[in-house]
Amino acid sequence: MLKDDNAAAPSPLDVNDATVARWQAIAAQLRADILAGRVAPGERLPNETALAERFGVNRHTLRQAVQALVREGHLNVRQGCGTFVRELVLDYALRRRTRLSENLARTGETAGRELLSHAVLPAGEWADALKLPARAKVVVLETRSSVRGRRVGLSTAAFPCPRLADIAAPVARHGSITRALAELGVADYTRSRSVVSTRLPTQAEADALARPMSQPVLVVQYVNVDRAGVPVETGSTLFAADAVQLVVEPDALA
Amino acid sequence: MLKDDNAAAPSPLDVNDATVARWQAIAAQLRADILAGRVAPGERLPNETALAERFGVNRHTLRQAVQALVREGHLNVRQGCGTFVRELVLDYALRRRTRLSENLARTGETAGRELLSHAVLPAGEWADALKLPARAKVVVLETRSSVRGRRVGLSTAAFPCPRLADIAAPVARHGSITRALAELGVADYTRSRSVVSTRLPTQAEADALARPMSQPVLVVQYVNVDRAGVPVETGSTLFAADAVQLVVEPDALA
DNA sequence: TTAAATTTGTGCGTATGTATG
DNA sequence: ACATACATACGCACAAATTTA
Repeated sequence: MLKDDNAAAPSPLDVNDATVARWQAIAAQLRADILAGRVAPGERLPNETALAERFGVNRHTLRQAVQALVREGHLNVRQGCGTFVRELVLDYALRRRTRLSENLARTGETAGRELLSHAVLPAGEWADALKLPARAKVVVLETRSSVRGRRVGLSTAAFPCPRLADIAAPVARHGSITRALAELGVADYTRSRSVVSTRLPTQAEADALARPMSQPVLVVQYVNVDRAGVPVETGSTLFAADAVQLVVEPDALA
Repeated sequence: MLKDDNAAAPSPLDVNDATVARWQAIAAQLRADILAGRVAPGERLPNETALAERFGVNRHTLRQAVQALVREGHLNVRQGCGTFVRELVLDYALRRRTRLSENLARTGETAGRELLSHAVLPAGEWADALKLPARAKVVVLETRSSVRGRRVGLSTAAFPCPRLADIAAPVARHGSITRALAELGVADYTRSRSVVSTRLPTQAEADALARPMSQPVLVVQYVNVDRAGVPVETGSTLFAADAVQLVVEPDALA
């Protein structure tokens, strides 16, 4: 094993851990940098020679790490041009049946939904959209959606309380609103309205999305209703604008 | 029931109507004041304590009303700073028939469209959307839309050249794309696709919209097709996000 | 249009460590 | 102990693609 002359490396990962191959450690570090947003999507990495030198390995070794990340979908390599952090542009279709998982399935991606917090609160600002009396109760969930390990969405969703009081658990279990609603008897639901705006995120929001505060987010405020037209969910989702764009097309005739 | 000591209020709504929550009645009155221009856009409201006293309610009740208006986009609240009337909120509906003028007519506003520049260029980046060969020609118009004297939108639109080569003049004359197209034989057209994203504007764009560079804009890339499904226009519109929000609802069944 | 510079892709040879039989 | 096979790693050289001047 070579002497470590690369002790100043900023990553917490040890590039010279003997239990894994060096190219694997390098891949892990580059992957962590990408997922944490330390290198921006679309950004070009230093060339292979420079990267190999920085990690203190031969260019072949570095290339193995890069190839692994290409296979994982994190990097794009163009001969003669450079190595780029792959842009993650999800086309999020706003239509009657708006589902995160369906939107991603179309692109061959898989989504994860993480429950950050839940609480029971007075309907307050959500009462109108849910057609509830102002002092009814709602369950409010904060969730974060990730694709390919990248945080892409941050949602605050409110559900009417007597009917869907127990939604937090199934959401946490399935990582899916659709499946959680199905478990509580809402077999199907449709998007009745979406309102799109944009603004700069707060510090907390930027942190939660692993994005800089200077990058604007898309804000989608929405209402979902069941087959009978009764509101079952309202809320707003913040989308990282470098990862998601919204697509609006006329619904296919059913 | 409290005696109404606020009889001078111009609103027709009774703040003490028992059929709705008090905060809803207060929200309705504030909304009416804003829509009627009795409080100017950008103006700061009295602080919450003063407002609560004026309506004869607890500050918590008043805050519910304010929150509702924030959610509707009529107010902006900045902690430690005050509550402000939002500059202008246009609900711009994205649907099959997407027309600037129709969108504004719904809100009682009237739009103006200003032709900033026009040129004949190779189809290039617009070729795909217009289904043209790459070296066909297109007419590219830069236009600016204003409402109530406020600049709200900045568009770059491309039209296929043999068919719509002379579109610049009627656009300048009518201040309307719809009427210009009609004059050239395109009696009707529909929006086949809209893609929504956001970013910070360039200096030139910010200047053209009379907005600071720090305020993000909504970017809508679109394709319009005639009744036969042939593309007649593609382009992108930048909306000042403090003035416009996009609304997506299922099209009414025709 | 051409040419130079930059960057990734590929091939060869060599060497080391590990698992297998 | 030895031979074999495989994965890993280093060094050099040149080919191919792309960008830039």
